[in-house]
Amino acid sequence: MYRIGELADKLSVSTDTLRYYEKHKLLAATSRADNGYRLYNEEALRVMQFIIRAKGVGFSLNEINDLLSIKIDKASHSCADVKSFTEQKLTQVNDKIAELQCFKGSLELLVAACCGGEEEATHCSILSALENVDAINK
Amino acid sequence: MYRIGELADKLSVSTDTLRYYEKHKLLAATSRADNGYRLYNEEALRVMQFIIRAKGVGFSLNEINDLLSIKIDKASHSCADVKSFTEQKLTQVNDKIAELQCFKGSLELLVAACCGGEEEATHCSILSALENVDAINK
DNA sequence: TTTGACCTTAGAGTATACTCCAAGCTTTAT
DNA sequence: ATAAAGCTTGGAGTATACTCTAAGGTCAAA
Repeated sequence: MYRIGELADKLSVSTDTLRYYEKHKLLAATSRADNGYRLYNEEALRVMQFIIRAKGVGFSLNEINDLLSIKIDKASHSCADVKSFTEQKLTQVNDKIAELQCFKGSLELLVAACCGGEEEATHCSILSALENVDAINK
Repeated sequence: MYRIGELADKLSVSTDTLRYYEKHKLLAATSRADNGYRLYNEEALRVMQFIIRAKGVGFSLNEINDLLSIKIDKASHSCADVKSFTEQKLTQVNDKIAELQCFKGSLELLVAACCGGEEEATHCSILSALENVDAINK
């Protein structure tokens, strides 16, 4: 059994993070010692590792909560459910990439059009573009 | 002169957004009517348009605040300053894209490896991967 | 024993960008 | 005149994922 600091160290997370996850129903302590300290068993360690891996591929904590619900009761869910869930996440990620690519394109145009010299920003093409409609929205 | 609702309608933003921007020093009302109502002139409209355009290329409100400081006092800043600022933003965007591409890669692997059938999630390769180290981090 | 590390709780704070609530005054249209 | 829309303020809430604060109990090492 681990105390909270021990588990936190083992996983390179903070004790506050563990308490936060407990508050948000992601991971409960396995039990409490007589003095009120949280105690976590090996299964709790494995759940935390699951959470960390899921975060590592981009799932939010809320999404991870959903995945944990599936994990706990695999018999009630299908492979299709999990795949669909993951595909939705993938779509979100793709959408966000697309948005950022759009920003990137605009920013690159701005940067490319700017002389970047030491003269006053009075005639800065980037500022001008943000001030007027033409240079960006086209 | 516009009242807050008129400016908000003209720009398709909410009155709350305008008050929020005032509170955060992005845009002050030009003046106040005798009844305390905010009044905005054409310059305020142009500043809001600047803000909206800057948001449209990915700058955060804090970053836009910095750009507005430059805009107000162009003589104290160079084209190089603005270009550098924009390049930094571009770098952030690129970094975020890279992170998301990494997530995308992992998620695609997960999705590709999953049979997606109606059988119970008991043997779901996605869940297994999140439960174990091997399938993702390789 | 003393001190410092460890742990508890409740709640507030941070960052970001809004949005909502409550109470009350003003303006507009019927 | 009345009702509804418009506006004010202060402050709290939402979403997301932590992090910090304050007060106080527990444990381990010197």
